[in-house]
Amino acid sequence: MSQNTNIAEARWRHRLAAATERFLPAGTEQKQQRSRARRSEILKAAVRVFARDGIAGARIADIAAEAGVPVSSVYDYFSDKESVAHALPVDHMAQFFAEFAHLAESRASARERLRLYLWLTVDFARRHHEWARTLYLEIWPSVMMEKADVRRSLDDFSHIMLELIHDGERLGEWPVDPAPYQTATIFTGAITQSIVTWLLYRNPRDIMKATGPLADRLISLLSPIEPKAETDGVKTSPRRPREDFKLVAAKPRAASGRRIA
Amino acid sequence: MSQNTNIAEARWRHRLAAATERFLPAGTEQKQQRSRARRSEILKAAVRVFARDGIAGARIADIAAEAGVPVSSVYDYFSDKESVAHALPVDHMAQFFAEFAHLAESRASARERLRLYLWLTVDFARRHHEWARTLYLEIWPSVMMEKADVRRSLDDFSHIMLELIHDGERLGEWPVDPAPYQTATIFTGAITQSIVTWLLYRNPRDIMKATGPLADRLISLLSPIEPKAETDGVKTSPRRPREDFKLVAAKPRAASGRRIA
DNA sequence: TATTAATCCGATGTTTATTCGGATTATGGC
DNA sequence: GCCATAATCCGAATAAACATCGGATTAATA
Repeated sequence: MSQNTNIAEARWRHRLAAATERFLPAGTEQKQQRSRARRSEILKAAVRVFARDGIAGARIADIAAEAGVPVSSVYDYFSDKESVAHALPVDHMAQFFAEFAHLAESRASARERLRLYLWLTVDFARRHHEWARTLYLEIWPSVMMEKADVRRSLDDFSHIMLELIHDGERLGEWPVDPAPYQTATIFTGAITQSIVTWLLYRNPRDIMKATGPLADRLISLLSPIEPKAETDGVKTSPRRPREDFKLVAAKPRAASGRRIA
Repeated sequence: MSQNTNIAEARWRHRLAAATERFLPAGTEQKQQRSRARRSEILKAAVRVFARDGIAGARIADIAAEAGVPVSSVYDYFSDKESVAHALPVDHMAQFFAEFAHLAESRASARERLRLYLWLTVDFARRHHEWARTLYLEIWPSVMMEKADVRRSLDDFSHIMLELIHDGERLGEWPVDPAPYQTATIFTGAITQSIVTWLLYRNPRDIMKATGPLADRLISLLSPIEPKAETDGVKTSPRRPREDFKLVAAKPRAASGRRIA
């Protein structure tokens, strides 16, 4: 049992560690110090401009002006406008995962950790709303997701959610979910929809007040009240029926991708 | 009871009729016949090109070529690329609502109608995947939704869902939902997420096989198994507690919207 | 068939992304 | 502290796409 617990925890912790680390040293190592600062300035400016005008409507000239650098300098750090956009999701994702890893330490049960995960996703979007606007309204879901680098960074989000669900199964906090991908789809979809509605309409005004109940209701899907069929203390079968539903497939098609504008 | 039923049905039917009709004669009346055909050709070409390259990546020249008209003719029908994109969601939405209205006739219960609504949303996206790709991956959710015309057309979708939930309450098929907006958020989010995953990764391969169970599971959220507290045949109170969660707010902010590209 | 309005489209202007090449600044060895 | 070298910076030129204009063509009406 204790052994089982450790294995279960190791899984999501491992995923989380891998995800956190993957985003940090992403070929960003410049030889000189000023470069890192400059790249960071451009990225910060881009978040603001993208949030205001959208990726399509944003002009490199505006980003450069906002960052206080000449236009051509932007091209010293990014190959084109699209790659500036690509850098954004990756940028804050590591921070999100790090925050979760830290806060999850103080949660004793899988239920609390899963609740935290859902809750923190919304809270993080609220606290970084300019970044969230670009991520949720422009990048995910979008054809941009077909770019491998962007996609991997967001797949981690779903995979960690799946591990958290499995975690609770192993700890016996809820029965084995016969359709975990379906569950992850519902969770991810509901949370995303909630964030998007808030980003677009600022509704509900205080989104965090609505997030707790939403998370609780979603998690309640994991503990279906069974029709009284329990025999003594025998757990339901841990066997999982085949489910025709996977979170991601493996073959991204090549986008024609001529111009980016 | 019969009276009650009629009122309940009238509500969603009314919404549906309004939504279906709104999209049809949208200032599209050209004086000459060939114009309607041409506009339609351009729109059809645009769906294909947008689906292939994305709105940002699509070139007016490609759309024009695909439609077999000179570039400048595109501008005789649409003010710019953005307005071509705007015309798309509206274009198929009426057809979707009409299909639902037709099929809903043969469904006797609110549960079946709600289930149909969720199911048909996915099926319609599957059958019109090029259009769906543009709608779900580019327009909704996106900053474009802040354009009033696009937004109204998609708000109808959520409102009809809400009416279908109320319908079941009035017919006594499930208890009064204490948080209907939350429910609509979960439903819409889960269905959308499911469609998006399919559009991006073609996963699950046969999405309709997964859609039935998904719809059933979502609808199960409407009938929480109550803790045995029922006294004889007395229904739960039809009073709805205040919920800090509305589907949409009323003030779209002005987007700076310089260029569209 | 003549008149008028709607529609078509080649040529042109305008905006924006992107590249180029040399000037400027930092780094490390002496 | 000074030089050699590499990294970084940026003004100016190029290229690509959007968008407009105005006359030629076609349809609708009497």
